Amino acid sequence: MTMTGKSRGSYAKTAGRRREILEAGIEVFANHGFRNGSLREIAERVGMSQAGLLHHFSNKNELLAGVLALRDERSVALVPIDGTPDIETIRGIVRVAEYNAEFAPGLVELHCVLSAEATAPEHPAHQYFLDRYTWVVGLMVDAFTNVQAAGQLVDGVEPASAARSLIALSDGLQVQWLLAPDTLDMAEELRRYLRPLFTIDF
Amino acid sequence: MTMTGKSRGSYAKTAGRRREILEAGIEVFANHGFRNGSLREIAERVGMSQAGLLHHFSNKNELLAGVLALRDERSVALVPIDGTPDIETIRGIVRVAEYNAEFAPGLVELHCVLSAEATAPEHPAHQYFLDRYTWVVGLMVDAFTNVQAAGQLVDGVEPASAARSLIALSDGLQVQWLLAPDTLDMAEELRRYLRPLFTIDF
DNA sequence: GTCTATAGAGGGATAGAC
DNA sequence: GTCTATCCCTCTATAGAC
Repeated sequence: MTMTGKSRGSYAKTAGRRREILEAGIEVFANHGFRNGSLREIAERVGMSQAGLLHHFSNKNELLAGVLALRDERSVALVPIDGTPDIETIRGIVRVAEYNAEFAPGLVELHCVLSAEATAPEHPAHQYFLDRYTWVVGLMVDAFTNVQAAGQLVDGVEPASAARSLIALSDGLQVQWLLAPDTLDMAEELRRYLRPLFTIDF
Repeated sequence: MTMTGKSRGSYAKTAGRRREILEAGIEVFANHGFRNGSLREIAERVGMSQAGLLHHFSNKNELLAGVLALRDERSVALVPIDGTPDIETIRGIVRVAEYNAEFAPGLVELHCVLSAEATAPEHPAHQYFLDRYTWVVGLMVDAFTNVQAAGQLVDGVEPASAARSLIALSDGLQVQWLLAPDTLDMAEELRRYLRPLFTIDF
């Protein structure tokens, strides 16, 4: 530890401030989208000026990148990504839905609003979402394929289709849940979709 | 027919102009969302000034209402809504997916972007989407229920869940399709979801 | 029915003081 | 590290000429 007390103190403070800004960014971008969410509103939520915020992130796009990175960090924690993808990996998707509905509705809103906005090719998060869907669908394809190899997949179920549809279902349920949270249980609907696909208990 | 030639002529012209504006509105709101899509861009596309456009729609929200009404008019044509909802009604959803992918990608984009944006309670289209989901999910619940009464639904399938998930799946597939259209066939994935639910051919 | 001009609000980013 | 002040841009909506 060669840092001076002074610089260590200010680094910690800065890292904490960055984190606060990112948290506020998640909320604001979730509410208004990226293009319509303003730096001023984010700054207000952490009690600083818009110019002050831009000391931590040099522009709006950079802040978006930070927000997306933080969001990834959290979501991925509930899906096992080390080792061979299998039925536990698929259960991970259900776990994320369960967790998000209960503890992180802001992340649901953020994903829903930004993924739609970012279908436009010139959107700053377009490539991010392309990569993300490639990754997560690919992960699920591997999981279903391995489940099939273990003889635990019902005949006629295509790993590629099941994977894609599981992710699509998860996304689509989010819209209806955000519109009327009390009328539906996302995790339960996902389980209902998945149960008939396996020869073993899910 | 008591109209003069003159007024008839100008009415027709106005109606045509309104329609052109709505078409352009679909494109622009699809690309940029409602809050971020500008009247100027819409006006430019039909070759008029922004102030000229506001002669036909007195403000931006009114234009949005017109756009949503036009969109409804088109989508509903492919789903039979008169008579008792049944398996044909469910086939209607697949038909819409098929039609939209081929002939109306703009409507897919519009739905995707606006429905996400409108999950915010203060969004001008919030109530519209609440009503729309209530209606379309309800229609599908009725359809599945009647299929069940006819003994054509596989045991254990819940009409309410199947209905909700069918709509969710359709919405979620749209996001992935907009991001990478060549990698997936929305109608085919819907059929793959539906086929195992019925005791008869789908 | 369409235009130009403009009011009035709000956005992102920069300069410079402290 | 944070602020105020400011620049310059874009937006919706209105006023008034043609």
